[in-house]
Amino acid sequence: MSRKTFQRLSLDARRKSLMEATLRCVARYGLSGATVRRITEEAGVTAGLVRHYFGSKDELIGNAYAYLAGQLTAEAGSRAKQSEGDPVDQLRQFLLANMTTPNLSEEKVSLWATFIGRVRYEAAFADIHREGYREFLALLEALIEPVLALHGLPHGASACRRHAIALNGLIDGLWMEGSLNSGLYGRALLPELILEAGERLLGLPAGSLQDQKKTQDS
Amino acid sequence: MSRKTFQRLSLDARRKSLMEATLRCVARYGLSGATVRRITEEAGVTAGLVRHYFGSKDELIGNAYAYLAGQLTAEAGSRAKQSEGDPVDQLRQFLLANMTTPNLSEEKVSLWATFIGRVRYEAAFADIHREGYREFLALLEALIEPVLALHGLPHGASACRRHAIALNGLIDGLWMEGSLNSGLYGRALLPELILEAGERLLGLPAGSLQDQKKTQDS
DNA sequence: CGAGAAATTATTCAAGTGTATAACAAGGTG
DNA sequence: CACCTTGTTATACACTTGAATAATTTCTCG
Repeated sequence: MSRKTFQRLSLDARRKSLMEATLRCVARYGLSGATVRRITEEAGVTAGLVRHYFGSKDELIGNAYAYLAGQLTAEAGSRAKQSEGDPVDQLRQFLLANMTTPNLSEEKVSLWATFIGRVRYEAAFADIHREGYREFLALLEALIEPVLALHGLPHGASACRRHAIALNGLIDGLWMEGSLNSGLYGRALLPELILEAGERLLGLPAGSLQDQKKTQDS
Repeated sequence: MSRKTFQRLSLDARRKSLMEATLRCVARYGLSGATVRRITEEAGVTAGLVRHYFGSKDELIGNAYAYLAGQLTAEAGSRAKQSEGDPVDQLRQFLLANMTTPNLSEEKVSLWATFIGRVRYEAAFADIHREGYREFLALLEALIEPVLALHGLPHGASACRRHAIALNGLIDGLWMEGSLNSGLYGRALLPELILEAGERLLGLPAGSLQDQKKTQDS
């Protein structure tokens, strides 16, 4: 009747491991089905650790949600920043990042939807969502502005904001439906679709986002 | 120690009442928190009735999801059909229906997201979702085609389909973000935004969807 | 290498879960 | 108005849940 042998992990490593196990469980079993026992089994530890590291299950789940939201914007943002200098290519990379792996993932979409469903009624989730949404929108606005300017289009604050709201809607919608409905149309369609639609939405000359070559001004 | 007095309801009425109570509970408490006891208390009956009318809790929740999905497309579809004859106005009404009450509702968005989050992992939900999505997409395609034709734009099956996918993404995204983020921008913005964005997405002449007057061809 | 602090496990508990079964009462039918 | 079907309530049960507590093991630091 020996006890389970175990290994002490650093605070950050254990917390991360628990949050990731939480996300896997929430995706597979839903918020309800993600019980403390399942989560900790998935992480290879016993249930007591949740209390030790997060105080309560709710706290753990809240942290896991924030962790996911951060991952999503960080991935898209970093891909945009990678192509430095060219504003058009930055916007292109940002859009593409949301229509390809790792962000385009059925598990991530499921998680995201599950949490979004609680935003309205649970204050903790609402805060996390608002923060993430504001960040995403600001990033998108900043990417749009120089592109509009480059093409001689109106690029005042209010115009940029409107475009950002619409484009964000398009991204979210395509991202979600695209991940879930891979049966109805190949998901290879999504990258070209978002570039074409983004172009039209912003009123850019046809091909300016789609064509790989450097921006060709009119 | 008298028993609770009760009233016998018709099969349809009781089923509907139970499904609506289910939706209210799922919205407020999540799929996990929507327990049989809470649902039946909300409906003003006792827990045994779930077994009697639906066999099991899962069955009840599945039916409630299908009921919700039906409501959403029916509302938008019927609003489109109301303005008979003019294809442009039909499309306009369809878009507007998704950006105004009763479809634009935080509760409905929460419900929708909650269910969507389970689609990937629960076969019953997947079937309901796929069916609803296909229906919505087909409806949108049918509305788009004559509008494109009217403006002398390419309106082959594949073009219509691409447009429908993108437009559906935009609708879903705006619908969801718009309902949840009413703090960041007034939701009065959404109707005009969807008309303007829809216009651009389809390549229609500016103002053809937004202006109330009858379609002014170029 | 030994002791003390802290991480981890093991056990326990009360509250709540879905569902099965039995008792009851409402309302149509004769 | 009495009967009988069945919609509805009431009760019971086995099981799971999140959390609290106590017992142990691991690792660090002197």
